[in-house]
Amino acid sequence: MKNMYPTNGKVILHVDMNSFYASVEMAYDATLKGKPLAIAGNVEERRGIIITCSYEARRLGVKTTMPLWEAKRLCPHLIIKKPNFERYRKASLAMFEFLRSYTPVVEPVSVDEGYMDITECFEKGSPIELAQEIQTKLYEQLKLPCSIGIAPNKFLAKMASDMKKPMGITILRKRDVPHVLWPLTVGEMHGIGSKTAEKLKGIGIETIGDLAKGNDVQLKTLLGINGERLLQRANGIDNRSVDPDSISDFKSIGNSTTLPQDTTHLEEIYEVMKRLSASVARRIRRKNMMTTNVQLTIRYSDRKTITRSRKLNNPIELEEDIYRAALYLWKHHWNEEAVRLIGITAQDLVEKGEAYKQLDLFSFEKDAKKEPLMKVMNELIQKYGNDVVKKGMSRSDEENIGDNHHGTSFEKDFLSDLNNNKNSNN
DNA sequence: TCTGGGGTCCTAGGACCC
DNA sequence: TCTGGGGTCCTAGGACCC
Repeated sequence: MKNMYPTNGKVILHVDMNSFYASVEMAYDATLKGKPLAIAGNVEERRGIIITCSYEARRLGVKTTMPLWEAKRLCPHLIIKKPNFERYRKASLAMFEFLRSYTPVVEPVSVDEGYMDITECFEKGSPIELAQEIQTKLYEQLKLPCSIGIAPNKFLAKMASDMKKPMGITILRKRDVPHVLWPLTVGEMHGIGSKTAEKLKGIGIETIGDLAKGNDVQLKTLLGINGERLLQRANGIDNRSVDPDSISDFKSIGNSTTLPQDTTHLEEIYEVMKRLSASVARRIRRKNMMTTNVQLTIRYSDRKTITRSRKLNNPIELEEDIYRAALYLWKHHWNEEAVRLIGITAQDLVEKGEAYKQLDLFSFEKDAKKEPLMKVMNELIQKYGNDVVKKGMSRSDEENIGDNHHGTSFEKDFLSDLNNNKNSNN
């Protein structure tokens, strides 16, 4: 009897949505189906680029990150839409909710891809049957196409899902690695970009096979800890587990924007910084977090980009506080040349409940110019709320679970959106 | 008259402490 | 009388990914 499932080890799926933003738009508006469609940012301005595009557009040579004018030249009939991130977020929630109906061990990697550990799902069918069902149902129910990789670990599953697009299913076993992976160039390997590919070429490594047979000491000197890791991966080894919680612990939240024109005009720059501060503040508060480190990014006309950050004594969350920190960095580090892009990022995020524990009363007192402690405490209460300061607690996390989402499932939410849109479209 | 915006992880140097 | 070694924190930049 042939046994399709491994008797030991894991079975990991990598589910990768095909041209996600374009597919969501097609789900909302069926008339777009089968047409060359591109989602592009800054459509009005000359700096617009393609964020993603349908396979019909790709066949005509349109590619992600291509400047809009170039795409139009290649494909005069290209349909161009501005991104609607609210829609994509809803579709993404619906998609992951569907995946979790198979197993709780689902790890979102980005809005449009994730890993599933289906090792414990044998009773629901063989891995390939499961993958087929997931793919079919995602397409029938949510109208969203995907490719799926099936493998004994994350790296191989990721490489596998990339091999057949759109709507492909690919199995990649350990024993397939030499004849399937090794002939590929190192640049095609997940985790290797142009810089690393160049470095590897310098020591005579061009294919994944070359890398797999590489010298570990040499690779480590060339690439640091990453060298060791890539050597393992090239041999099909990857021990990372699928971690459903990895997405929930955010490390940073930031916003940046390329200005309509490069400028040295301070009023304009300050306006942009205020807008970015407001957006970052809103986003960290929505996650019930505070920040203890603010980073300012400045890109100049020649695209040279600097980042300057500042560790804070106390956690902050208000727009004014973030703006003030960014302004401080701006005043100390701007070289007075014309600016192309401004970004503000909140780093070193802490949960609001935990934030109180990190409040440094001594430095706060210092900040407050040695004012009496009671006054400082009152300020704290004003700033962070009575319950936060007195109990060291914020509103319970449960209150915020599934924000904007009144008891219905994400899937229903997304589908009812699709229907409403249909009615209003025609 | 090219190259957006959102992230993560790693490295390396300097300050500072013991 | 010239000088070790370990550790942490902070900052800046780079590589990579979607």
